[in-house]
Amino acid sequence: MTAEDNKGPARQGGAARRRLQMADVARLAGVSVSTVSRALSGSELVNPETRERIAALARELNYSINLGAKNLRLQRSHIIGVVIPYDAASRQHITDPFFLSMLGGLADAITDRGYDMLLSRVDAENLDAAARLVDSGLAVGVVLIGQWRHHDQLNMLAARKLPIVVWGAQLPQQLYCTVGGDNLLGGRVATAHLLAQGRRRIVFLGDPQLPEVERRLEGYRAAHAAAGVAVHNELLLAVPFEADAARSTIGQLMASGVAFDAVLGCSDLLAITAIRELRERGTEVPREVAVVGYDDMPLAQYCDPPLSSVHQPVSEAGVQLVDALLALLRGEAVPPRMLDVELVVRRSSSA
Amino acid sequence: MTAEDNKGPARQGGAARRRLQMADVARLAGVSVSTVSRALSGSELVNPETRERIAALARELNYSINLGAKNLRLQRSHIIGVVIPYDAASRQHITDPFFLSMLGGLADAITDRGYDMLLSRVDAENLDAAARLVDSGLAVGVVLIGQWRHHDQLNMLAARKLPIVVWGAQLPQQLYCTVGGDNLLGGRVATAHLLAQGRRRIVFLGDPQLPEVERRLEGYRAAHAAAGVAVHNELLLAVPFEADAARSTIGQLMASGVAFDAVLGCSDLLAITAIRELRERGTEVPREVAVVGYDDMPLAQYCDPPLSSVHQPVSEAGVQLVDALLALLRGEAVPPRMLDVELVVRRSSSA
DNA sequence: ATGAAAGCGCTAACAC
DNA sequence: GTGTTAGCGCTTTCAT
Repeated sequence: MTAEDNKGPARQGGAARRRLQMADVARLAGVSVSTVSRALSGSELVNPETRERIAALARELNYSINLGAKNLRLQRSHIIGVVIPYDAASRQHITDPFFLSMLGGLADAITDRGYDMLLSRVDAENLDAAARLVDSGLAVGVVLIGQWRHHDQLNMLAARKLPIVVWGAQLPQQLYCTVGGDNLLGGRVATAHLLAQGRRRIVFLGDPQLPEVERRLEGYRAAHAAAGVAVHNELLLAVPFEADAARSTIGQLMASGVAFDAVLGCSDLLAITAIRELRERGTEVPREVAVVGYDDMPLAQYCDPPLSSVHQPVSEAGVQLVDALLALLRGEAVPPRMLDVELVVRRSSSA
Repeated sequence: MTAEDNKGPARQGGAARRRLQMADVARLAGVSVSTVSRALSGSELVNPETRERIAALARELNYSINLGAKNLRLQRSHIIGVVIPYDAASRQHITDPFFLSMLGGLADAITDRGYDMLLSRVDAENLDAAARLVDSGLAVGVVLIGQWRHHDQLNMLAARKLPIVVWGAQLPQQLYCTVGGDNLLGGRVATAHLLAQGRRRIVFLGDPQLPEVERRLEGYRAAHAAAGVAVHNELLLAVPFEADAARSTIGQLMASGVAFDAVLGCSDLLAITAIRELRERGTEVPREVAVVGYDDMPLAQYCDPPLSSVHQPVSEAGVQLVDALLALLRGEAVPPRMLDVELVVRRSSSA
């Protein structure tokens, strides 16, 4: 091992070894760096034998190409940024299992396509930070999970030509590309199912200020209309995606004496919380109140009673989000995509 | 806007705009690139007025420094790799909520320290891929979640001086740094609690081939010993962290007529699955069988009955893992760290 | 206080 | 088929 010179900026602290570079491999192989470069990228230009010899040497040395240098030269990176906005006030954790699941799906999809995934939490009020990922050349584009109320900000980012795809609902005059579940359908089938069970006073649990929830509420109304059943506004409960809020809201509703015989929660967490609160107050699920959740996380089938829920295709979502982004990067016009959802009926809503 | 030359390699496809660079800012500000560089890094060398003027200009132009170039020059990156090994055979999703939660904690900790987080799924049988992240200069170090049975492989990576920190149990002759919950303690307090409730035949649900589970089992034994209660080997059920496996294993146990009055599951998922299976077969929880889980995920408190569980400090874990890695990078010797766990008693295990 | 120039590790013309 | 060379966009001596 020749460890000749050691000029250049300060090296990384203790645990790090001098990083091998292409020149080292070239020297050891007795060829030039260009040949190594070509060999390692599988170029046809280099003699097959030489290529194999170099590849073997590189492997043996545990050499891997410096991606920073490569990307700088090539003017591109292979990193996709995944951004989950957080509420700066509470600085709270990513807590909803749905987001977390999504992450899993995205990680797989991104890896499969030969990219790496950079996960970034950014202040929801300052989504410009997402643009930084791209402006700095770190990532080629951004997948944003959590449309929330940031439609306008997202539009501004898209206007700046930031390659971005958002998980969420399609909105009028939207400049950015969305991929999302069919919320109208989801809300409708869940509600129709409850109506078909003879339920007539169905609580809707979710904040319709959020575009996705708003669509689900529309589905809820549509199902009522189709069945000729009136919607009761006092059953529309605008709670955020938080267990505590759901709990106290349901509690208040019960205390206030408003009657209801079903609950449609806009997430499994909301639905499960509702079930718990109902039981705590002596109400039987599903006999007295049927409950349907949304997202169909794995836990839905393992809770008690197993929770009926509108299944969102998380893996598929990951794939679609990534593919949409890559298409965007190729300069294609990418229309919003809507993914099929499906009601999975379990015991929480059926006799 | 002068858009002078456009030489150099192919530019990114359609959606991308020509990326602004320091030279542009310099030209617009009427100074040299060195001055811009200095101004943007807050150097004292540059005139405060100039500095502010340049900063304002950069902000206005939405300019951000090209991190690839910067890092290449500086010989370091600000990315921490987070690796979750997957089983190549099943190619399965990250499914356990605990892992996912951990991701949230890590994302926060990494962001707080001014790093970015690169999430990477690698084949569990080929953890060398984790080393690539560092060898390629992409990441400065790796946090690996999922020690599984890969102790030897991890040791090899550490022997290669890869800066790596692993979430898991401390093992003899371990070359790599671990951060983990106090599994011995967790197993002990959970078991002691059940014994204190008068339970005498406690099922242990978890695969002791995994180091963490093995420690928990030791705790289980220790608690028994301390209480002078015999351990029954037929109650030690080596199931992996999968709901289906747990379900069928519990089912078989019940079918086989082996008596038991409590279950200690090594994850909340396992415990919840057990509860469900028990109820399905007409056994009351907690009256006939008390159940305690592990991890204390948010869902534990919202399932029915609320699940007693050994709480793992997920946020704290993220912080400790990252801090350990950074210490490693500074060349410090970092001893394994063990985090306190705490039993949270809920209705699933108390009358 | 500011500028000129070298070079981080790589790829791709362009020579041979 | 292989080597030489010129940058990719930055930071940082070194000069002024």
